[in-house]
Amino acid sequence: MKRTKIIKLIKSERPIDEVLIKGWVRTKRDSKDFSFIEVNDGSCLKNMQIIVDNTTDNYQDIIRISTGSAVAIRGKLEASKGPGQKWEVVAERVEILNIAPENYPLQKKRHTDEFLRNIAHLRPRTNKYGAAFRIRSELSYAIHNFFRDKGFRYIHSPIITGSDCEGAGELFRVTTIDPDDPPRKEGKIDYSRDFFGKEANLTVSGQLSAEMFALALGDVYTFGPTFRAENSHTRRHVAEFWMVEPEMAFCDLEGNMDLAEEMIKHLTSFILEECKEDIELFAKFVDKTLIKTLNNVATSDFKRLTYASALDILKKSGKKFKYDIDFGKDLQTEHERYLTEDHFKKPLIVFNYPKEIKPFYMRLNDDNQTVAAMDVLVPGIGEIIGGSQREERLEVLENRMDEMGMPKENYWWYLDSRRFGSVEHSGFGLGFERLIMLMTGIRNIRDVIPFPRTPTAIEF
RNA sequence: UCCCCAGUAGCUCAGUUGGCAGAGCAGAUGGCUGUUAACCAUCGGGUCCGCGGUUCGAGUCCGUGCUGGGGAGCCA
Repeated sequence: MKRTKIIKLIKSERPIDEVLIKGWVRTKRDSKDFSFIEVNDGSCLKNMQIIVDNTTDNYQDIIRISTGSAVAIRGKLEASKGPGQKWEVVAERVEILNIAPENYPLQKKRHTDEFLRNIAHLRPRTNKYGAAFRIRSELSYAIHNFFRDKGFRYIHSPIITGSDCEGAGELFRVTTIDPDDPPRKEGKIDYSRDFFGKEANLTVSGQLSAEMFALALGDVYTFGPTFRAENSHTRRHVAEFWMVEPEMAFCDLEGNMDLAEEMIKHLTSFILEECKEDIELFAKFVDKTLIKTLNNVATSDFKRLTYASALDILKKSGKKFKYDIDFGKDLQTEHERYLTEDHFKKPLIVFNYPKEIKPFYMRLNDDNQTVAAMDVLVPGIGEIIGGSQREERLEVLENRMDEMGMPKENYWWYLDSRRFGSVEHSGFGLGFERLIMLMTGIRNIRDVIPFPRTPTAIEF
């Protein structure tokens, strides 16, 4: 007999004579004549209540079942005689697949996130983390679907790169050189004898690859892991995270902002609609204002303002900030939070930043001062998207690279795209984990990724 | 890299002015006719993060190290 998943049984319209469920015991309550066992199989948040009579075959073993044990139960699906659940399974046979001993770390009560991070291999068995990772999976599906519906093609950009593109943070070196005995040339390590014949690193962005494909297939996106070797200790940073990077040919900054806004709204509505039960758990235990926040994101128009007018608002706010605000300085976390959480109280898009604080590939505006960059800021998270219209004019791009002292020869192929049929194009990067934080109200990025990588932490 | 906070039973935490190490949950044993983090009774359970110091006496005060968390910077 094949097992039925609990999510399916809960939705059942009528009793079923014989069902087989398999899962893990969340809790057991014994009376003199019978026991209640709550079984969860991960298919949904809810447990199935099993009722076992003391006349059942191996009842002496059954009453020894502990939280965390694995069981297979055959029985009847019947309307529950108690309140609290529609259906329950009246067991005919309880097979104990594996007993979890008394040192099973998860208990039928609340644990701290810090404790659960230390047992990251077991935490998906809790309600909160099970829900978080179901939502992560649904969101990922919704992203592919969103782009597919709009005619975007999915590009698998490389994980290992040979170019220190964009200078977006510190890089992780990829090498097969023996660290105890590296080949040397004139005292220095000779990377020409490394695996790729030159220095290689883990990618910090798929953007440059995506640009090449946008200039061939039109609208494309990447969705994959990204690596930053920054020694960051905040609740918003991890060393390995996933990023969604759409790139569109024949698209200016406004079209770029339109897509970013449409995408976030679409994904928010999708989650509100498709993950109701899991979202309600977060609304109840993690962030009481979550539903309100998500409705706000899904329905309100994102405020769009230039960097210059953002500065005006900050200066006129009368609020004391730790860091000064001046044209040419980047917005600090405190400034971003004030704008999105206090002033506008909704998502906003800040665009046209000073060129000095942005990378070389962003398109120079006619004022010669600013570039066509845009950041999407959301309450509680801060920056969730960073993007720009790309510089498509070869000469301007080369000047920018010279100004910043970049070795153009390493980017010959990137510059080629501006030599041959260059067109205006735009794109952005969306931090997938930050999106999940927004959707769930979870405040620490380490709790929305299965096995987080942070400085000095790679146990799992 | 810088700044701040924390570390006490398997887990969550209390521990007063420096004076015998505590509770709830979990576990074990027994009870209970429908429970919902079930309930009731009994029992077992400690390197008070490590090292050094002050003191008659340190979980408590001081120094130092480690680990975790938060914030800044970097950014997604």
